[in-house]
Amino acid sequence: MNFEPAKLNSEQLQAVNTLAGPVLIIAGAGAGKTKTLVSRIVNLIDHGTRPNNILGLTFTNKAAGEMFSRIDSSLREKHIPERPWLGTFHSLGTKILRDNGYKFNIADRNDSIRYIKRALKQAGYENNQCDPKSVLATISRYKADGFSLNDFQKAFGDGQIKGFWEKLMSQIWPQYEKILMTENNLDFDDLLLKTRNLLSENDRLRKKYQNRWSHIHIDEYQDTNKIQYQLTHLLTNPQNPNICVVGDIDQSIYGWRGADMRNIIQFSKDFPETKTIILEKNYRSTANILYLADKIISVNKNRINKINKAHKDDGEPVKLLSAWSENDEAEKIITEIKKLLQQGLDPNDIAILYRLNFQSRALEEAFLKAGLPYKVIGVKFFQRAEIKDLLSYIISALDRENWSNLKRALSFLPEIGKVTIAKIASGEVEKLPPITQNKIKKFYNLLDKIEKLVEKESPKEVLNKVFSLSGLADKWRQEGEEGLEKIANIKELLVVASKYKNPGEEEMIKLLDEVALASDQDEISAGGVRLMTVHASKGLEFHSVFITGLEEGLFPHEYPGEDDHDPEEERRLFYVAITRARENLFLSYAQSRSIFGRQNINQMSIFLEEILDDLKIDEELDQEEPVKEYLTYD
DNA sequence: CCGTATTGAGAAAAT
DNA sequence: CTCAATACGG
Ligand SMILES: Nc1ncnc2c1ncn2[C@@H]1O[C@H](COP(=O)(O)OP(=O)(O)OP(=O)(O)O)[C@@H](O)[C@H]1O
Repeated sequence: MNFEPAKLNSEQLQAVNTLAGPVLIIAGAGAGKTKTLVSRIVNLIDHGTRPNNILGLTFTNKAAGEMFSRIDSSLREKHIPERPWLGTFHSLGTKILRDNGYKFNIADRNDSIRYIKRALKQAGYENNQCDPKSVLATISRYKADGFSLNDFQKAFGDGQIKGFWEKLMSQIWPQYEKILMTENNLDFDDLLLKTRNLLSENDRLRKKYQNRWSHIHIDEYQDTNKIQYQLTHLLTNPQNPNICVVGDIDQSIYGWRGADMRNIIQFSKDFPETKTIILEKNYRSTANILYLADKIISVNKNRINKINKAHKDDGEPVKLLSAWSENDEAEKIITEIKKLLQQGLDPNDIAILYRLNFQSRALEEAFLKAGLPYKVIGVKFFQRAEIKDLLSYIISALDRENWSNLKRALSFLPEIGKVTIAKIASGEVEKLPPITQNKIKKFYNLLDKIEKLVEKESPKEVLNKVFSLSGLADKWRQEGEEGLEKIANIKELLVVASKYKNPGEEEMIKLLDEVALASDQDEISAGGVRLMTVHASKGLEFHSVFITGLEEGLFPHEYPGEDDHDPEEERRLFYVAITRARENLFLSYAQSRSIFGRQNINQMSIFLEEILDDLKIDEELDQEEPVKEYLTYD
């Protein structure tokens, strides 16, 4: 992509050339919001703003990385050494806390779930009596809404607690926080909450950061939640608010995580000087694709109508693939992909989107069977057991009180299990048999050695050496197929680690933070057609896109129970999915789909029903038959 | 302590 | 069906 101002249209240029004050950029999908944001940052620097004073917040670290590389290449040409700081709110929180002396490890979702399970057990709840995922989601939601445990306890003090959930929360949340504390962990939400507390309580520090980042940019502002909103306002200098946010309320798809599109709707009230710029020309998708996108999103009531005019021609018709089953669906998709590849299309420029992660399975099987390259995005690569196994040695070496990681590493020693580890933790090593004591001593010698290695060598070298020193390399080498996959994944980790060049604990912690905060594995190795959820596709674009599983109950997805959700969000999600495509769009559904090994019969999605007349049906692809006759399945 | 068998509950999007 | 948690025996 090219970011020369000459290539921008006049509205985009207006945004790029508004160098001071609050700026709000609004546009439908594919109108060049992100491109405009990048150009604006470069333009600010061209006009004398120091890169050091520029902050850019994005939705994923991958998006930040892409933005960074575009800005980087522009600055490189101009021989400017400084760089703006780009990242997610979470990585910003991590940075601010670390810069101010906080020492912690980041608990990822799996860690949090484990802690919740432990807390439930400690509070005397039987297994399966309540779902740990829901408990964590509730706590997380409170935190996203800006409530710390303290705030919660103030609001629900003695006598205030009524329902089952509130009672449960009042027992489990404090316990969960206690566990986080003893493990020296912050969870994802804490990274924002603690930063907010720090900045709101400490005037000097707040002013320092307002000064440091005098020019703030936020992408995907429609999907910010309350705590992010609060952070935005703490970081912005109220006397001189140079803040530029971009977004599209039709693409607000994280309401379930506390995102609130009122943040963007009220931006110009929050900052009365706001200059609002609306981009109406779409450069990404063909007119056919945009026509459908508009037809779908227009049904929503809670929105502000806007123009999204195609710059491209009509292009190919949008095609419907109807299938008997999920396997049939996958095969039909493979057939279409083969055609596209024959035309010379880059497989990396094709995406298959689905509503729920489990749908990737049937697709993967079809890809394997067909021998076509593919890549599932969003399988939490860095949360794999083998990655955590290796890192547990490093974390243990750097923090000898970190018992969850010590346990993990210790349990690789033969004949050492739960009971022995509990004795070590309670300082009763002398009571163990001499052979065991010896093993433990060796283990701690290894940790000492790792600690020294960290000081002397780059993270990558350290990881590589620990891989063999720990015995994990040998162990997995003997485990056949599965072991080899683990080893391959460790190699991928080493690739990521290699971008940290310097020895030392600080550099190692940066790597550990990245591993905890990384959103997906996209940057690791290339390789084939992209399979991902619609949520994960936010902000991306592909030449050809398949949207799968368009069945009632699945997309739009219905989940029993939930009452406070926004009924229009599923439609926005479908709108996001459609607008990922530049040239070709395929929509598919299966009449039957197995769930828990059971066949379920499904109706076609309401979304498909609404646009059937505009689609080209699969078997008819090569003929010009009228579409209608074909529409009588049931 | 550890490997294996059994059971039973589970599949919602993700920084 | 799949995977995590438990039970059991060597
Ligand atoms: N003025 C322009 N001329 C030509 N192409 C453009 C122009 N502006 C943007 N584009 C192209 O349009 C596509 C969409 O741009 P971009 O990703 O910035 O849009 P966006 O509004 O951020 O989309 P989304 O809302 O989906 O995140 C990109 O391929 C970009 O290069």
